[in-house]
Amino acid sequence: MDNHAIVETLEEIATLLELSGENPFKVRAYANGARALETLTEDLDTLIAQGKLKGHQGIGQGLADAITQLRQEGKLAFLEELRASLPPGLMEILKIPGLGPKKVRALWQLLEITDLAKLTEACESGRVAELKGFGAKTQANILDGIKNREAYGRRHLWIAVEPIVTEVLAGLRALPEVERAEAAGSFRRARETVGDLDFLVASEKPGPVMSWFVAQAGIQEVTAHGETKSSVRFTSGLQADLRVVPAEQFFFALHHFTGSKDHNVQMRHRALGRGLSMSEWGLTAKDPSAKAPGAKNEEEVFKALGLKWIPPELREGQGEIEAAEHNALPELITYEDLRGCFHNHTLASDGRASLEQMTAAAEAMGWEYFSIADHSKSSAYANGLDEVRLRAQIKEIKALNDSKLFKVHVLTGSEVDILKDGSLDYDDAMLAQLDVVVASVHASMSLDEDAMTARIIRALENPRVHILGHLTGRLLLERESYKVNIAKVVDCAAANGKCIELNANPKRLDMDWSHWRRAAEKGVLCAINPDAHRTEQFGFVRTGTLQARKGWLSKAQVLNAKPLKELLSWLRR
DNA sequence: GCCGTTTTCGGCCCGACTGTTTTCAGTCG
Ligand SMILES: Nc1nc2c(ncn2[C@H]2C[C@H](O)[C@@H](COP(=O)(O)OP(=O)(O)OP(=O)(O)O)O2)c(=O)[nH]1
Ligand SMILES: [Mg+2]
Ligand SMILES: [Mg+2]
Ligand SMILES: [Zn+2]
Repeated sequence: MDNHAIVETLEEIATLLELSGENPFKVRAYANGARALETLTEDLDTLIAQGKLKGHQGIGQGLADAITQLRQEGKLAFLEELRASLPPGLMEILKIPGLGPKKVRALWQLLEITDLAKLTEACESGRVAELKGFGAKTQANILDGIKNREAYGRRHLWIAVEPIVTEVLAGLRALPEVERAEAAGSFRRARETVGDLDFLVASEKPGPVMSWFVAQAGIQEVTAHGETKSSVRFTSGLQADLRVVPAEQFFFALHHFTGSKDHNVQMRHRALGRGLSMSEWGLTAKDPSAKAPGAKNEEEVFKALGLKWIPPELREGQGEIEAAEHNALPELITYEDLRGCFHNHTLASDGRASLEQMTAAAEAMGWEYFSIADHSKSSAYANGLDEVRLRAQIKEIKALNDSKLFKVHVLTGSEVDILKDGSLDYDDAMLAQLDVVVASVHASMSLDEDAMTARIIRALENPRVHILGHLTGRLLLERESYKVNIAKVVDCAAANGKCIELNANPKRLDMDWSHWRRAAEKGVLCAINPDAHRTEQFGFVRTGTLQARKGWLSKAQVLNAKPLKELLSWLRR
């Protein structure tokens, strides 16, 4: 089993245990184990061989054994038993909003409901409403949840919700009762996709603020409307939460509502160790005679627990609290640090703008340089360039630079295809004429993990290659990553002094943030590349930079933050 | 099942909201 499959299996075990009424802490141990494994960036086989699996936070002897067995044999005896003891359809029922393990179990045991079809039937015949703890409303909500389960479960691209966030914030801030309003949750942490929008407001009068919120245009349904919290669902299916708190509690609430959940749990654990209890309302001392600290800004929330302020992008519960404790947080890259970018297309392949138009746009971005990387000949679907056309483009770029029409320096290059066997689509003599060589996989994406890893490593070992393009081939919410051992590719990049791309196309955003901390520690450089096919797509690097920040990257670790002179000497070394 | 500058046993984050209930369990965030 590969990593991803093992993560899913551990999650399945957690769910099955939950459904069978197991100790909730044991359930959580499996769920935590899945998270721990998901965030391991080391190669799993290496960890198993070295006996280093146990010892990672959340992985003890039991989980280490289970993971090892899943990796090596692909099955677990107790999981088979667990699966056999529960109808598989319960997993789908559990996904309906409002139905948790207790209710699903009751439906199963009392009404013999084992799948969505039977559940629908029972609701329509009114039998569900008769159960203890259920009622007419619950029954109607279940039917609604079944009908809309696609829409309710969908996530959304960060970039797609950004304009909506801006609009809602502007609306909130325009209300006279609102003292402050911020977006929190996964949006503030800059996750590449968000499950919902989370807004926080400081106000002494929650009533009118929430009334405005639930009456916005485009709202299909109000799913909660309490004293401090409301939830709505827009017709698009996007959901949004609003929490209103008094100004004194704003920064504790902002911290809470920003999350992540794992980060919050770790912070609360830390508070407990210091004799304090932490919630969205602040810190309270367990000893009532002791004074509980307040907070005038977010820095003071962290300070109260002996920590430096942690940028929201890092709050994923992956070591940021430990780093903040030791004053070892990185100085994160900013958009302003960027001096250019690589990997841009023109009319010559599948871009929509000419070389001159792209150059003018790059100049307008205030950049010192940028590089062209049109497709190579095997990508015929994208009008990839053969050697003759590529040589002509090189000449064209030299002429453009010589003309001094623009101040921005145009670098020649290619996004050369990594062919099925790991060879490249141009020979070394051709590649040697280019300033910047980006190598990417565009075809034969269904190789098995070993073959794909070997293929990419072979390409990366070519001394002419500077940057590895969109490493996983994923298209967020559309297409899974192809199978590849990222840890091994990163190690190869480190050993060969290569740069890996952080493709800033909002649907790609790979190599993804979770791998960058380890990669950069090993010395791999990052290129935040727009993969622009139109002039306005240079702007992608802004969100790409947020992902680089999530990956703990600082200016020195980003190739396109280097001044041109340094860049050229790195490219030509 | 995990874990230990309180602990190797006995804890495990903590609060809002709904729908059901007649005082709160379950679910969610
Ligand atoms: N302490 C604590 N905080 C939580 C818990 N669940 C959620 N939160 C906080 C942290 C979250 O970032 C915030 C908003 O919850 P969401 O469910 O919207 O999660 P988030 O926005 O992080 O991810 P999303 O993209 O919406 O799935 O509320 C929890 O179980 N405990
Ligand atoms: Mg959210
Ligand atoms: Mg939310
Ligand atoms: Zn590409």
